[in-house]
Amino acid sequence: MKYNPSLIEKKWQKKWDDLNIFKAEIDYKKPKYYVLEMFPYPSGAIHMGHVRNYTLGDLIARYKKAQGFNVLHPMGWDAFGLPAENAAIENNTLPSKWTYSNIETMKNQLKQMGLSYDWEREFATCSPDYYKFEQKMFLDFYKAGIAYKKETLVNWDPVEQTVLANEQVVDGRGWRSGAEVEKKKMKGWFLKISDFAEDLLNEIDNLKEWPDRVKTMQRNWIGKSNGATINFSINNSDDKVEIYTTRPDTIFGATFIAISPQHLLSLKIAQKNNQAKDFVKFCENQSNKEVDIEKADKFGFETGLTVTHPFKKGINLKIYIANFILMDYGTGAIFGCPAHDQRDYDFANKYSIEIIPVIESKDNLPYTGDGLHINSDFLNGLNTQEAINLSIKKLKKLGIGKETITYRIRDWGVSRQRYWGCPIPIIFCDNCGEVPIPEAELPINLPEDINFDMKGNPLVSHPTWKNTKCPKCNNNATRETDTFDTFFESSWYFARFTELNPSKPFTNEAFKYWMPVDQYIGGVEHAVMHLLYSRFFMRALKFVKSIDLKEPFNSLQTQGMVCHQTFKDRKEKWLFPNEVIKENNTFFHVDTKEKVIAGRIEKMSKSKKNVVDPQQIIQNFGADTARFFMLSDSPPNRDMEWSDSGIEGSWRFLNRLWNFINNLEKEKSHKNLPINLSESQKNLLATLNNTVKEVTKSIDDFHFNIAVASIRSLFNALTSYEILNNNDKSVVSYTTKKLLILINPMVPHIAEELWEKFSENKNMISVERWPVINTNYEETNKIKIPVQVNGRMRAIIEVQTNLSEDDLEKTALNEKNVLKFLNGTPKKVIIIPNRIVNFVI
RNA sequence: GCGAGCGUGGCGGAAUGGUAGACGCACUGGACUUAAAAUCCAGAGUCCGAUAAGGACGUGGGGGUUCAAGUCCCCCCGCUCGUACCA
Repeated sequence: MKYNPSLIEKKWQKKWDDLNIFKAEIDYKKPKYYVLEMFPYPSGAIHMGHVRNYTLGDLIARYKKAQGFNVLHPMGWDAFGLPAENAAIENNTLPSKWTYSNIETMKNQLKQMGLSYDWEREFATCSPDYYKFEQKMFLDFYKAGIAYKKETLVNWDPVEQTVLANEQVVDGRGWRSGAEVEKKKMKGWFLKISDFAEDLLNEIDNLKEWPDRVKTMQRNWIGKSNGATINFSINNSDDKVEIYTTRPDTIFGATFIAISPQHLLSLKIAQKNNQAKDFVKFCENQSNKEVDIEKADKFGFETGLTVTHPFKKGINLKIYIANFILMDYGTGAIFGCPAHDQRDYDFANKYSIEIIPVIESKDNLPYTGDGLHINSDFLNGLNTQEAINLSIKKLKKLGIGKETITYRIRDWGVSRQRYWGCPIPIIFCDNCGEVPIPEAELPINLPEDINFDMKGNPLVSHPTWKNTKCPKCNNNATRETDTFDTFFESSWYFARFTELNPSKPFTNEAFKYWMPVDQYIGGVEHAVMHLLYSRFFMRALKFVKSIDLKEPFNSLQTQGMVCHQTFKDRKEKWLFPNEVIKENNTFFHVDTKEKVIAGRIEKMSKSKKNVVDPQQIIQNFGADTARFFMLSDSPPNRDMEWSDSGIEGSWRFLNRLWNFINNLEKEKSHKNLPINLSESQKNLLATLNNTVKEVTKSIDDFHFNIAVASIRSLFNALTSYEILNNNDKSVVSYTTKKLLILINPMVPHIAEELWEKFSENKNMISVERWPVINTNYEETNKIKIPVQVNGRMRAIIEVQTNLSEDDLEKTALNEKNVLKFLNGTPKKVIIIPNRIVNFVI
């Protein structure tokens, strides 16, 4: 009988469904394990990135189940977002219709992969049943003072009359309209993540099972810095300007003051001075992306105002408005010390500002390192830290400065001027101002009768939706038309999965039992924002006494991207991989037979057409082959390259496994291991034991490719084993069954089918227990040890384990090749028992 | 620009500071076949050597620490992710 994946995969998917074996229920008798993969945005169809992510998660879920854990493994849909509105505009449909139809397609595709989800817990975040809870949360935050409104600058498309996301601004123009993007001041809702910055930073140390690189990125994102604020009085004015610096020690090198275009002082100046006004306007209309700001040419506007240097009598510093000073960081104003800061240096050179070195160095300016201070009066001769301390002390004494801690992290702007998101439950009343909607009136649902023909946000142009009565005074009032950032939904969805109750976001019992997520898996692109917002959200919920947990994710693993070679034809048009055929290392177009230009291997993306459709792969090879290749190729945290030959290799392996066991089946029913084992039987069991150890360890370490390699080795040992008698049969049959259990989390359908054929056990393999390491079958007690001369390998000796240093040396000195290179007595002998012998001459 | 990561045969990748290249893919030779595919067996980093023994070189480039460096340190190059309204 031939291996027919489509047949057996459907069969087992149905069985798992019918018996509901992946349903998760609270069971205090078992340790719980919550495995979660980042839920997808329903963009239309699953892609290889999803296949990879969900295969990794499924392996863990099935593995932990086999180890006796009570596993929760849910799936849902991150269903609000911009693409649904774009699709609505392009295809003249509704965002909800488009989204739910995508969900249906993608759910079908996920089902075909044989993933062990508890589908009863599925939800889409765009459903009022989900987002109604967010409205309550937001009101709690609002009442607790964590949510507030403030003015920001947004990208405004004057043609579409709509706010654009950064992504929708291409080279300063709207992506659809092509109109030059303007900046518009708008009020929006913010959450005070900055209040929690210190705790978010400190607790990173306790995230023991997070990758270091993610923790480093979060630390840097929060960006705590110790510095000082200094108040400068403006000459001939009552105004002051407060600056922030991390280097108060360089105060004697200060030669100018720079303030942000959004600084109050800038705005004040702009009111009176048209040139200043133009400059501020010019700065505002620049991109507000961090990359662009940092890379942009530096411009300044000389305000004509000056301040006096606090320690240099009679020295005045000019105040500039500068485009590279961010209002959101520190105080929105700095003193410029060009000798010791790159940006200040560039700025000073451009505007011919004096450059005074105050730290001794042989390097070229600007020098940003440590050193002894010069030209600095009372700071002379001190190093940086000493000078920082003393300068702050002196500033305090003068009453114009103090040490100040600042954070780079900014409050989270959650307002979006969009339709397809969760409505923000606030009402604006002429009499009462902003009024939170009473909880009894929740949820505020999105209207379905909208159209995108009108410009801007359909909630604004909707004829009736925003009109309402004020809950306080009952006068006519209007609703908030902004909706939440979609990070809002993904900041707590993992908690919602623990709960089946439709009337509560989560309950004490279920939340306490299942949370935190034991293993979270997703793309590294979420290393900072999504994960930090989620960590913040837990704290915010704790702050309003909704839950009692700070850290949502105990262990985190991030996966790399799925890549594929790119192809172009002679007209520079991108080609799909299945339009290309390879012959003698040259690529040709399948139809035209023209030569094809093979480009770089890049992340799979629709725009470059270097995509392989998972659906096609599942149809051609089955889900198990796709899963097996995903796991065998690269370690999860690295990028992987999808290759046709790789998938075929996996296909062949599963076929070999299938054929091997089908042939064995004829001679089955050798249940028990023989009491006395032959040498070769012992060896096979030792290999098995070693494989169990290695597979277990590499799954725990998230090195699934090594687990696969190890299983392949065991399979090689199994197929090359010569069966001479019934005892051999028993040992082979025993080993085969263990192999099936080991491979089951990777390729569950074929494992179930072969288990059913081969094992006398009536249970499904999905409920079998993971093999235990049996120390009776340890590997032989002989080991090979390399012998080096001057660190270069010259021989390998095979010796008993734990041989003494003396005996090791003697054995090593019996080697001809060692003696040849030794040529006399060595100066020194380094022996690490069971590891290495090295003669130094 | 800034922050983080990655770089090992023809390819994907293995390797607690201790035998570099496990396990695969592709390739080559052989068996089976009328033939092909599939399957099975064998070989294989590069160069010198005889197809052996053995040796030299070799983990992006340059330098350093060490008895010993893919691994640790410094500098450089290339690529990837993030950069706050894409998700």
